[in-house]
Amino acid sequence: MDFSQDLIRGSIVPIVLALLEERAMYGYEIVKVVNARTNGRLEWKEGTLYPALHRLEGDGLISSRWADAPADEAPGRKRKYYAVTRKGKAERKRRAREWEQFSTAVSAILLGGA
Amino acid sequence: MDFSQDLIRGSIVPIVLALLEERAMYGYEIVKVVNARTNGRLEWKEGTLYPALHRLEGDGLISSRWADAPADEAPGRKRKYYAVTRKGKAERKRRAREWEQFSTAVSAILLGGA
DNA sequence: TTGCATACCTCGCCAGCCGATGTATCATAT
DNA sequence: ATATGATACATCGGCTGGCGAGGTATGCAA
Repeated sequence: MDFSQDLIRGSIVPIVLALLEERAMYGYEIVKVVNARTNGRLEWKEGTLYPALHRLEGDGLISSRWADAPADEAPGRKRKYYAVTRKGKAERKRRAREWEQFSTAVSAILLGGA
Repeated sequence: MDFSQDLIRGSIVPIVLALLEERAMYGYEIVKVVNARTNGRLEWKEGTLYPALHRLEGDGLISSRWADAPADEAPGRKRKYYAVTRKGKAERKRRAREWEQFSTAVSAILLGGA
């Protein structure tokens, strides 16, 4: 849906943390889930997500674990599953609050509010 | 309130267009108005706004006009007033819609939605 | 065996925020 | 007189980070 990429920035981290707090996921899956959950309004690219995941892991907000894909899904494939750390959970809360504040402030101006 | 700068990005253009469609304003004023209107939740910097204004003017979305400040406000001062062009008004509508779509999509994930 | 989906990854380009810094004017306080 | 601070404009360089393009490897279907 072609949002200006600048809008995309800033939303990546909070979204990844929120999804991973629901359940552990692997990178490729995250891309698909985000695109599906937003009905294609957000179109994440792998070139965006993977570096972001590595940054988050480097910051200790998420952790990774290699595992085999379930036999009934994709037998023989290796996947790198990410989960949120304790530190990441705190950050996620902070970011969600931040988003709420921010989107409220912007909407107030944009959607005709004093 | 210290939003990650990435969040700030992308909101600058639509906000400037929205404010200038209300009435013509000068740069310094825009900074103050945004900060006031959002109760300090957004803290715009001049180093951010002025280049943005120049970009917008370069893109033909806004136009500028030097004028003296009213005598009862700041006598003897020059101000550069900006107004939205016709092209800018169209872009503003597009951006407002974009923001609505985007914030809906992000909120759906962040604030516990399927 | 060609193609496509899955699944991971890196690299370089470039857009743009912001701290720092600079200019000039005017009002106020010392 | 002089310093301070608000007003009002501006630029510059550092750094961050999205994304297009490209790469590797596997499994499955046509």
